[in-house]
Amino acid sequence: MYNAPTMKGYALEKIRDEARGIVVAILGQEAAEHIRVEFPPPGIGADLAIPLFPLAKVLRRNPNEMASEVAEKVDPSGSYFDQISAAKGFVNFHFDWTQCNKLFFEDFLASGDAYGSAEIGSGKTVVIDYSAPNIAKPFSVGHLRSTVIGQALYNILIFLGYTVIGDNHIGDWGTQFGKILAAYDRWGDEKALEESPTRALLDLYVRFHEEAVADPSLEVAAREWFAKLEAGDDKATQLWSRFRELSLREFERIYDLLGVSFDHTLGESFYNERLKDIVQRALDSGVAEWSTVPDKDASRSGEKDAAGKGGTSEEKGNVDASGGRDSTETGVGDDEKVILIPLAKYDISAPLILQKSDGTSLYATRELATLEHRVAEWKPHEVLYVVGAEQSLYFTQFFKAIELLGIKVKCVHVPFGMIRLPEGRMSTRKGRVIFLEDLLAEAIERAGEIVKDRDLSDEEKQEIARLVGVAAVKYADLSQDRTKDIVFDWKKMMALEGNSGPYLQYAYTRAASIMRKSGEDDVGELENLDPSALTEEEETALLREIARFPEVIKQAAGDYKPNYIANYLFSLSQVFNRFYVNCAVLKAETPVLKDSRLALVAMTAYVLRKGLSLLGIDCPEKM
RNA sequence: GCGCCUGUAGCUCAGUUGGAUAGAGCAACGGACUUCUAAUCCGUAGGUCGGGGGUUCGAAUCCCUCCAGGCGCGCCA
Repeated sequence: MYNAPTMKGYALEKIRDEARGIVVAILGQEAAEHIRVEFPPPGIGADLAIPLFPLAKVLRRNPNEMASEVAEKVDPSGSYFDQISAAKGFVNFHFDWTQCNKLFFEDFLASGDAYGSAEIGSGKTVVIDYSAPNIAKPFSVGHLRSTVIGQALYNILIFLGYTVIGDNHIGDWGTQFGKILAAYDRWGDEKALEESPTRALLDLYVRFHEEAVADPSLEVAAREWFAKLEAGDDKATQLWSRFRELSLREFERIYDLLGVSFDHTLGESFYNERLKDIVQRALDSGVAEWSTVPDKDASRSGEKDAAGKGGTSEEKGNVDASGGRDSTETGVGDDEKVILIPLAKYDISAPLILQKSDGTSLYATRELATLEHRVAEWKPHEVLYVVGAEQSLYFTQFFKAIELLGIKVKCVHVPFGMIRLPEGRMSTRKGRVIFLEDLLAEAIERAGEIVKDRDLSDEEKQEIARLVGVAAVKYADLSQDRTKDIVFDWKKMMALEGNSGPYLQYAYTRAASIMRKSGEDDVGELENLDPSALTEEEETALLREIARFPEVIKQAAGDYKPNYIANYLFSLSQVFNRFYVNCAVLKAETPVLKDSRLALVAMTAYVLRKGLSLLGIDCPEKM
């Protein structure tokens, strides 16, 4: 052996260590910190590669020469490689498949149902804040991202040994509920509320904004209602609590359909009683201060300029959230005072406001209370906020604020782009919105169309349609880089072929079907298993993919990007489908080949099922 | 106006953290089911990686600049 490879870790890691060790042994210890083992592009005809350019610079030697030196001096016998060659400054390693196969198989057999897992998170707790819908608004596709990305991260981190706490921070407090209470007080319709709670509440919310344009007294009433709510007024509390109940019941239905669950569902309201104390302490410590409201006209004209310059979109400055900020918020006199944390000296343009001039709280106030509670209750090493990218500035403010307040915990904003419609941003207020439940129903129906001719019971068909439809929707989201916006496209969200959730599920059912028909359920028991028999291109390609699984999971966790896993599983499925078409398993030419391929199929099935489960996607056994 | 993000095939997107010849899916065209499930597979075609400059052995990836789009910018969440 060239050096002592780390005994821990998966096969691929050991093989990489050996490749590195070989180069270090020949080129000297100095090489150790200047080389990295990479996957060469297909077509090179190698399995691993080490570029020598960085080392060449340090040693002032020609990389081609060094590569040749390694290729000449090395004796690959007894290593995991049967061929080590030099090419254009790279050292290329070709797996000795009789050796590596064995290693990959042993790896899998030894770890059993834990293949791919790790202990890197053991002893560490992570709190994930995800989904967090607002009650009184129907669940739109806009809420899909936080929900599925958060759930995937939750699963991934648990698999890596972390203790994970999922907290659905329901938006059930704030000025908007003042608006809904005021609206219900005037136009409330008991029947509509019973029939479809969140849609009825949405109607009230929309109507409120329509009428508030002509009638500013509505805004005043809304502020008063929220102040009453925050003060614990009976009538306000009773109504609010009813709205909350009804909405949560609807959300539950969607979470069931999606297969999503939480350890805690503590809404913003849960922290109501701690708010005064937080603000007081922030004042006492000198971090927060009283302040007057700056000149509104200046900022507003600036905004209009910006909107005017943008030109093309008339919707700008006029939609959803931003619409609430202008003109009609006249319930408070300009000379009144707010409590805020100034952040200008930290190069953050806006301060963080903790208390409005009417004495009520804001989002940030409740977030502070929430974080304090989480720290006290769960002692996390890390808190992840799976929240839209449009709140980036808010989170830089918020994180600076908690640092100033002396709350010591690592907080990370895990942002994602928004789902837009081709004609622009979604707006619940304008009714330009797609409800998640409608999308899921449609996707399930389409999946049902395909499965209806199968020779299966009606119940099986229904269950398959549900699993496939939901997978299509989830995968459409999870397979994309979360930081980018998604232009909503019915066709893509419900895709059942190509790069889609159902494609992966289908690959799994093919594997599962072979296993079922083989009658074998324990790969370790296969009598004629001989990994070295697997030398066909389709077979080794499949092994290569399977061997990558553990590190893909780690990368996904490191960047909080579930799409790494999605893309990997797609690639694995493609390779498996090629194998499936070209290599007969149950009718393989020899018993050795049959058992060996069977083991390969079992490994593939495991990785597909496990990988999909990390994404929060369930697999049917047949489809 | 200032700040953050994005720009890759007709469309929708990947791209192993700066590596070798930039990859998929959809759409188009041509092929493969008496076969372990054709929700599949094989093939053809499709590219100035937004434009320009720079950094170096090497750039879709890093820096600058311009263009285009998205998001945000003191009492919404």
